[in-house]
Amino acid sequence: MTCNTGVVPVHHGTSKEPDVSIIEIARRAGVSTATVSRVINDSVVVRPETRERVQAVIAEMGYRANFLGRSLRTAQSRLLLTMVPDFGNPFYAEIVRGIDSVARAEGYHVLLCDTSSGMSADRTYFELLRNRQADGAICLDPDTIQQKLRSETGELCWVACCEFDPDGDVPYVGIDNAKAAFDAVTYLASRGRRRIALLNSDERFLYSRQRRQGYFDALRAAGLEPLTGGDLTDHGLTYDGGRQAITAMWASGVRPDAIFAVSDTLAIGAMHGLRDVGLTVPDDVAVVGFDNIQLCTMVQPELSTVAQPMHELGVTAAKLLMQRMRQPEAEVDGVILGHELVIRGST
Amino acid sequence: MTCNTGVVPVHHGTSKEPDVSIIEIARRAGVSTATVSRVINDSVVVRPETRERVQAVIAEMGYRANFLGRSLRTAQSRLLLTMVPDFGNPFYAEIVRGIDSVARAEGYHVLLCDTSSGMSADRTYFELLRNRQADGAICLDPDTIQQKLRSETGELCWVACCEFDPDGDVPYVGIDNAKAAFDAVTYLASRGRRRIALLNSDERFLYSRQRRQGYFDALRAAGLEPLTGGDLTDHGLTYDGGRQAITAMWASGVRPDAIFAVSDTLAIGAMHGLRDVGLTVPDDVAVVGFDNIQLCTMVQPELSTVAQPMHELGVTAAKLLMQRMRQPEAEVDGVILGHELVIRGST
DNA sequence: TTGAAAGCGCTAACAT
DNA sequence: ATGTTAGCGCTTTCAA
Repeated sequence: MTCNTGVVPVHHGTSKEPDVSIIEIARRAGVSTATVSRVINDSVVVRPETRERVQAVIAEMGYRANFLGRSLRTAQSRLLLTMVPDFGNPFYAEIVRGIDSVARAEGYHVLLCDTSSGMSADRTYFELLRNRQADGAICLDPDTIQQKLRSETGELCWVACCEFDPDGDVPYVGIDNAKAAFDAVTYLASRGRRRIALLNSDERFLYSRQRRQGYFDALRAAGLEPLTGGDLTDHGLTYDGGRQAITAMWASGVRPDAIFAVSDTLAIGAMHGLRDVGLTVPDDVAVVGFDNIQLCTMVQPELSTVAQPMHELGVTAAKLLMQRMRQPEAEVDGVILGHELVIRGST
Repeated sequence: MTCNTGVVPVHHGTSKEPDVSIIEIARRAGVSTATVSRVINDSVVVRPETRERVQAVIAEMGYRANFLGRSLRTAQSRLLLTMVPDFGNPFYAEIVRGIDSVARAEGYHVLLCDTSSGMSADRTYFELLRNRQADGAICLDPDTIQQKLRSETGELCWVACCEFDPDGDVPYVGIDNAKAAFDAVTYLASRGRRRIALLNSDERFLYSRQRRQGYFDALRAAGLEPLTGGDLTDHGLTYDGGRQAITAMWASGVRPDAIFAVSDTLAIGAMHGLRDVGLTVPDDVAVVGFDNIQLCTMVQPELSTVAQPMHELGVTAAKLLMQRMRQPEAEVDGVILGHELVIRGST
């Protein structure tokens, strides 16, 4: 049942209003461009009458300062680059919102780059920084990419968010991934689960390796053996990836009684996969996710998960970057935010 | 179980490499800035030896043309503004990917603006256009905002995507919303459903009104009465909104045997709400969503829906905008893409 | 308090 | 094929 694709003509009006520049405003107000500049930046004190006169002309002409001119002069674009691996993932979307709120409050706009969509998009977008088309960047991309940035960008301003190397020299904000994973797996063990599988994502991500470490640490602490074949890695963070991972796991004869997934999307996919093979959550298999996206409470049973303070991660990253841009030479602290294990019906 | 928030010191290296400009390159290569410009734009023919010499210096110095200077001169930023109501919604995320792919291929970058996040964000971001900090825009925002744009933006370049007024003078791409809704509801009726409720979103959106129209048309065509109290409007497109709408519906005694939701997110929330009140999908109540996001196949039962060609919507919007920017005076056709009713387990 | 003038980095006539 | 030169629109000394 497909509707035909069609084309419908649209008439388009032609209102050619020439861009007025600061010169024109100055002329009409009978002042110099310098004075107009002072007015629009309300920097130095301008005589009230003069100010009003200028403002009147500005209003009348509908004048807007051309950012390009200003940017060139002041050598800043007031644009912030944000590189996310995949903004289809609700987790990243919420972080970006946090970034955006701070940026806007500080008079910046956010240039968003989905680096998942294509090869070497990172390079392309990093050019923006070198070009000074963006004043700074927040990078949520995998460590492999961050390493390139580190080596290529000299004095360019950027900070890492969620994905970071604690021992590197780039300011960062994130959570203690190893500890968080440890907490989740320890909980599963405490509930009597013995064969706990790990559903991991792309190990180009440091967080992925960190969480795996936490997983193994927790197993050891609980006196459990790692499940042979129970350490599955999906290439991404898709629902379908989680689902197929489960299918594969069962096909290969591995039979966990619990699954710890490094993302809610993977976990939700896994729950579906478990249903496919006729198992019940949590009776047959318990599932714990990671992130605490809204969807967690929309699946049946509701998904237990490690909550990350998504919004605050974004907010903090943006603040860190601001700080860094204001004082490039200053030493910047890395920030570790708290996580929380949220228990719902899936465990 | 919360991990403490902590602060970790990070040392930050200081590599102060002064921004080299085109002048410095010219000097070192023993040519004029014009020649350097020619080389980096490989515009006019430059003598191979000269070119090589210049390129050598460029490479050696790690020089990058400053976009700001170029933008000011050429009066274009090669930035595209994309205004989305909510990029937490996977539907929009996929569209943005489509836009991004075209933009990148054409040498543009996408400036993304989530207009849901704050009041009057639209104004703020529209400044970017007036400032010429962006060369054009794609707007997915509600008609109410688009109207403001129409009245305020004179000759600025923008196109509408998904949300559009077929009778307006702004180029657009979208689907036939009324027809799509009609198809979905007609299908439900054909399956013997008699009390079909509408779960609608914010009616500031034209598409929302268009789909409601299609819903009513289909009911009439099927000889069905609109369900009193069965036309629910959620403020947004959240999962929880859909869920609560159902709770409210049942609380008020309305008992549909089918639900048509204008978005998959609402529909998925609704399915959860139905479970809350002890009903089975599709036996007690059939559910149809809209968009066909990936999640549709991750819920139980899988969600029937009206599929929109998300990626192609984004691609087409970007192409439309390109066309518009190249020939601002040309008449641009509105484009209607096809939709498709996808039947799964929820009906 | 205001104006004159230099110049941010680049491109594009125009000249050679 | 290359250089000279004049700005793009703005901010910011420096002088008045």
